[in-house]
Amino acid sequence: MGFMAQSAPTADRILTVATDLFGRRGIAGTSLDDIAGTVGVAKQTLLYWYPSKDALIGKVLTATAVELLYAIDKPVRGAGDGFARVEATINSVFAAAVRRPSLLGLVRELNRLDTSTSDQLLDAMRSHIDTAVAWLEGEMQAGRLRKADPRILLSLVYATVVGVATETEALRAVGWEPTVGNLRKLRREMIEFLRAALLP
Amino acid sequence: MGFMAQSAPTADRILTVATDLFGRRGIAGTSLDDIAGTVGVAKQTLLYWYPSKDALIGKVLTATAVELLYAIDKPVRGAGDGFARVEATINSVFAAAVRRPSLLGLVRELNRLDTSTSDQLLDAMRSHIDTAVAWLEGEMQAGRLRKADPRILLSLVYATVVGVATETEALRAVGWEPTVGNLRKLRREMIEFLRAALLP
DNA sequence: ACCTTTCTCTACCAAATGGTAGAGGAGAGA
DNA sequence: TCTCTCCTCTACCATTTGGTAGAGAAAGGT
Repeated sequence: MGFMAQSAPTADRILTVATDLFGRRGIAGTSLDDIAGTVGVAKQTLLYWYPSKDALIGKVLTATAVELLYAIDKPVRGAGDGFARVEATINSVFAAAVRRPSLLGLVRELNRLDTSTSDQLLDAMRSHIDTAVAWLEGEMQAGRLRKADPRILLSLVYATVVGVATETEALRAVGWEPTVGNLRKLRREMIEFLRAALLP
Repeated sequence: MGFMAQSAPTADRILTVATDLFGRRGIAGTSLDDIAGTVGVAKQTLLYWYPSKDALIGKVLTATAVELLYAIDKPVRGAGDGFARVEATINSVFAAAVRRPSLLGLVRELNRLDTSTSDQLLDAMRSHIDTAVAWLEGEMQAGRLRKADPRILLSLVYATVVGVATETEALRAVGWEPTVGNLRKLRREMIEFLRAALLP
């Protein structure tokens, strides 16, 4: 009786594969045939669930935003003050990135999209960003974080975390290899890097 | 009499436009027609100078690598010890990124390319990277930089600089706007961020 | 004047791409 | 059994894309 909750297994599999391929090869570099072929289904089946590539892109982007916001929100409510809270958040995002490498890769695609599409997503994040900025400002006042422009600082931390999580080529260039041990070490070094950058 | 120095004006204009479009919209998202149209020339003219898209991509990548390595090498030879040298290098790269935003955007594309293509470029950079790592190690020993894994540290600094220079959407998200004054402020904040992260 | 080289163009082409039309199977309700 | 809805498929289409073939303008050497 109508009002289906949009969670048919086929649609979900398509969404997962599309997120993965979009994040790895880029949106423009991924065709509907690629996606359908990987899922193991005819292209028309894909177009049945998502009436156009744009519709699929939209769904992938919002689903990704939801998943990432969830990964960010949870630790933010928990942990304590100062850098401890930042650390918990970064660990959570990093864990999400390791679990699904394409997630953050997809975030990168925002720069390629026309502004109207990304504006929509930005609106959804605006309140979260403002909350984070206000919190940073408070912690700086309290002397628990280094004084700086909180908005730019947020962008810098973002660039560092997302950058190091997505730019596998940069890590490969310095001889780093993606083993479990190296991944742990990478996270530890990143945390130390940011701790030094953020503490007063 | 043969052996031409490959610097015909048409070929150069094509190379410039291709670098720009590849960096902004991605390689897969840029067609030969797009490039030819922007240059104001027929597609076949483009295919005369670069016999295939792959050839053009190769030329764009090596030209970009050369330009960036030049921007990095110059200050590295000059400035003094410790963070001063890092700062000079970052400023030079940042200046290059402001002058031609597509340059670093293109570096991002390496993650989308097949490894064989990027291996070629990595070979060209290997010696530079090793030099930088050795220098970092020495400065850490001398107590002028914070002790850490020099290779991972290099990746972290790279991710921060390239990330903040290319992710205009992230900056837009926090309300930052690309004016001359804001650009200067961004650079200042980034230097402070990295200074805090790198000093002992 | 003639030939050769250099460069840009118009005219095509085959493959890939996003998308349409509609057939057909499988199950549920009557 | 009949039918209706849900789902996946084959067949087809127009456009775009990377690439080929070759004509023709311009210029220099002889």
